[in-house]
Amino acid sequence: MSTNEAQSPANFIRHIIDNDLKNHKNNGNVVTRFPPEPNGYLHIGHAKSICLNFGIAAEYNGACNLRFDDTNPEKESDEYVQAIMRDVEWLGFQWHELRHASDYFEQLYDYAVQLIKDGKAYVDSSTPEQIRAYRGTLTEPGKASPDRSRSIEENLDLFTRMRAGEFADGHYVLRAKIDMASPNINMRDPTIYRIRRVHHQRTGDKWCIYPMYDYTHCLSDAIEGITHSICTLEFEDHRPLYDWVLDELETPCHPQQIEFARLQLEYTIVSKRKLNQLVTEKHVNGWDDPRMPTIAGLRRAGVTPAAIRDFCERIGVTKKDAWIEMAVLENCIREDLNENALRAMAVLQPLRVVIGNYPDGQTEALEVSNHPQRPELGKRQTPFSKVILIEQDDFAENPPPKYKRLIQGGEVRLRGSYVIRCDEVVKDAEGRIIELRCSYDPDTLGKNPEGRKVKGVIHWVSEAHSLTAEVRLYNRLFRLPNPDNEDNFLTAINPDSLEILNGCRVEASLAEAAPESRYQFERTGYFCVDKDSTDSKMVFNRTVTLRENWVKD
RNA sequence: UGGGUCGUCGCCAAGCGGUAAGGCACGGGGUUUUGAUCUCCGCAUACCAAGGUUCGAAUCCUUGCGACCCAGCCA
Repeated sequence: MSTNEAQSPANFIRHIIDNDLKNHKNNGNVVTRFPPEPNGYLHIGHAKSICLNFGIAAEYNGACNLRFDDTNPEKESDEYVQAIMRDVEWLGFQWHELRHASDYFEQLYDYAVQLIKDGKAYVDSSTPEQIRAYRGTLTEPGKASPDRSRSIEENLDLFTRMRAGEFADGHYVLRAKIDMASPNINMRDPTIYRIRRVHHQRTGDKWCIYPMYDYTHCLSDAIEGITHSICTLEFEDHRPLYDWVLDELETPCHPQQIEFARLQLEYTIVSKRKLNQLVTEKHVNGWDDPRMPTIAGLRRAGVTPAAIRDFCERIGVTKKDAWIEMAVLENCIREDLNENALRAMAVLQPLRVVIGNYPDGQTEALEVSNHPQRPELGKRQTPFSKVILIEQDDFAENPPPKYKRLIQGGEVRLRGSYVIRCDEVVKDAEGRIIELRCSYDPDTLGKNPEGRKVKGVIHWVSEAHSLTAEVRLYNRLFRLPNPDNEDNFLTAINPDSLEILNGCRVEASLAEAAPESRYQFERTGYFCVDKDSTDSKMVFNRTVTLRENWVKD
């Protein structure tokens, strides 16, 4: 990880930990965990949690485990497990230990038996509908299930037989016996085990009963010696249950659950269910589509791990519902890429320029800097010849006010090269501009012309020396800041989220660029070599455009 | 109309009784062979509201108002 990242800013969780340390709580240890369920790919919201948990562990000389919360085999798979590990590592973090909630199934079962023996849990034969009906409502207390008074002996027998597979799926559940009248619905005898004959990606068919999240999570934390169990706000109401389980059982320790507000980023969604829908219904091209807010998508788009970490640091950690503007993320991406991406020239929509007074057949190897602010990054040779290609946008027949690029009869600087003047515009039968006839000033290489100012600088490539490329211009996936506000979030999809440009021409030095290499195409944005790139056709993804501070008309 | 939580600049966010940090965004100046970068300057007499305590309140108290979460055998 980069060493020059500034110390993380203060937040309420650090205050809690500082205070715990001051009071010698947990013997001065700080142990956290990042506990994803392997039912989808990690997204930018997870990145916030990852940076928080791993960041705190690192800062306090503690440890952070990666623990898969794999208690619902119906939705989980090894593909997700692998993807999650890959993404966490790519983000730049190393877990202390790799754990799975399923590692604890046997212990969890024993704890459940203990709860039953203590009269704190019972086997219920109610149907889901009955359980719901008996649960009461937000304003009315619930009622006891007829099975609530079942004897300990019978509960023990039934639970043993649940595990042994004697009953059909859903026939019984194990419930914690807490308080059906609690104002907190989570305390109204929550289900802690259900019967499900589903193959588990790790334990196979060993189990036909699976523990529920609330029961599993706190015990897993305790087993691992977690000191600070950091989760998102929606689990705040579950904390009394978290504490109840640990108070009722003899566990190695009693971790402290701390809740923070999950990330809400404008123009994106971070619901795994909806992300999954985008993939399966093919609104995007897979979990790693560059428009996806997944770690894999951001990576494929060309975003760096450092930019994501920086972003997570800048947005802060609080308990307040906050909406982060996309500009914050984009700023982090640009800041990193501006500093570290090599510069190159690429013409996305080529316009042919013939330089009449340049010698036929001549080629000059012009030396240009790989990074104007960082000479240590070296220089490269860029071939210049009689026929070059410039951006169609960089010539205007009827220029708007303050236009700084090429116009008829006007001059412009070719970046790293000569100043040219446009002498003639060539059009086809339909009146479309197909070529420009220009002349160059041989005395302007590396110096300004005398007696006149050339206001614009444009990029270019030599027609004969450039490579053909496909460039994928990605824009935000949604046209609305909060797609979740819509009845159907799919209606908020931006129809112009991807524009594929073929026939783009990039400078020859890019030929060896490997997938995931990032460049700034000067004056157009940051781009990344896509994994679809081949020797015969390179493919680039636009990560983000350059800022445009000037007022466009 | 039950319970939990939150409310400091357009968006984030420090602040923890001693007189409003910082970032993003925005506006303006300078440098520049990227209209990029860089750089300089500006940007809350004000902290949801109203009372109160205090020499002093964003910070403490009271009462309101507003927002978010919870009734899966999901996590």
